[in-house]
Amino acid sequence: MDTKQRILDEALTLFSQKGYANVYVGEIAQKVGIKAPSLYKHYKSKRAIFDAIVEQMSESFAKQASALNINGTDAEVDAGIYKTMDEKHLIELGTNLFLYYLHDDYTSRFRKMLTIEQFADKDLADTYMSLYFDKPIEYQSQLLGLIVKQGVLVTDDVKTMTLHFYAPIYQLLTVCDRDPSREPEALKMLQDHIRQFNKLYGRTIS
Amino acid sequence: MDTKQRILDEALTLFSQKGYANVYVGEIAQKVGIKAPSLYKHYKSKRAIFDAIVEQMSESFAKQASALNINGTDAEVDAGIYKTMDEKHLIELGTNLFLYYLHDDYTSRFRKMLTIEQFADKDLADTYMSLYFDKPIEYQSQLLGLIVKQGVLVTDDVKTMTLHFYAPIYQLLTVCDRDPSREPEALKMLQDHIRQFNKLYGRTIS
DNA sequence: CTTGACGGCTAATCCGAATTAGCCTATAAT
DNA sequence: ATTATAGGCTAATTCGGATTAGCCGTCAAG
Repeated sequence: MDTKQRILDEALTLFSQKGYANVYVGEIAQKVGIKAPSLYKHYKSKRAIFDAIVEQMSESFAKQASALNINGTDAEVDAGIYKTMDEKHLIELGTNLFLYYLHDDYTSRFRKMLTIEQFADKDLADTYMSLYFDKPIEYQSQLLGLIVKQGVLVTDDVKTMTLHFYAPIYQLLTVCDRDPSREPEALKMLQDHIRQFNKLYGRTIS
Repeated sequence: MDTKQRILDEALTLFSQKGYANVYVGEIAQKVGIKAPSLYKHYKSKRAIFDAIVEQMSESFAKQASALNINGTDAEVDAGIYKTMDEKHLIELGTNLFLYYLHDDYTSRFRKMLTIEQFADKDLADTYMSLYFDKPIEYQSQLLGLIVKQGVLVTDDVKTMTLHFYAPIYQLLTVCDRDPSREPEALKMLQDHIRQFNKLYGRTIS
């Protein structure tokens, strides 16, 4: 990774831990292994570093999203998968999703940074909501909708069902973001959540 | 309200909008109607203002909590209320809770401030989680537990059920915090949520 | 081989925001 | 009546952190 990229990387780490205003450019430089003024050979200001992070992340998310949309069509083909979706599979799916979001270096640092900075900047707030509320709800709604079509889960309100699935997962995620030592507890709660979700919406009930 | 208190009040407003680091003492002073140096007749530093806010809020929450605990016992007496708890009542209860949290001046500003500042300070993170995760879950768990005892709702896992009730509400709250214009949409989703929650856990199903 | 861009460094500079100094008025207590 | 205190003001002061200036070595292209 070249210096220019490493600056973004270290800066993202620091911003996510302490917030933009509490990070000194000298600190970023030190982590990269250079002196503060040298940063300016790569970015014209501290703010430019922040903006570059946001832009790069947005690109990366957009790429991911369009990849998902491409699969969106053959998701219908893949829907067969969900015909056999039992509780164990559902838990596995949810846990993996959760752990990915929690531990994936980029997404987790970016999420924390946005959490801190969103209130300073309306654009960031919009980005935050899109990434962590609207898009996930929409995507998972599609997915769960398929499973409902398969008759594995039953509801007449897929959107609310999706909220029921996603909101607890996201909340547990924020718990771990704030206090990583609570991860085991959160994982336990996550699994209980999915188990109960499955029971509540499962074919057998209604 | 005397000047000393007004400083806390205006500072809280500003901190909740822009975050501690982005607020200048002169700004606080201006809102109060005095000049920046005069602030120092009341608090010895900017940080001291912040700390005073946190302390006062913590006290206020503690008071509220102990009041709830006192009622905790006669909650069992009041449990009769929940025998007749139907969907309409449940929605009303949830909506009121939601609107209170959303609009109550102090709690909403404080919540936003904590959201921003929690990562800079472990103590704040703990405060945040206690106030917006552990305590609400615990309290609502008690409440829902009573309703389960009455046989109005049915589950063998009250804690997860509480998460199912609370997490969506909290998530919708954060949506409105970030973008007040989405309040109507959020209220609609809130009501759908409670309706569906009631259907899922209601006596009639199992 | 020499030149220019790249990326690093040290030593200023700049600047803004927190804080302090020191003064003034009003009011309340002795 | 005097005086102390509270609480306000203007004018410094301080200070730390972002940024700029200007220098230097390296290395690839001509």
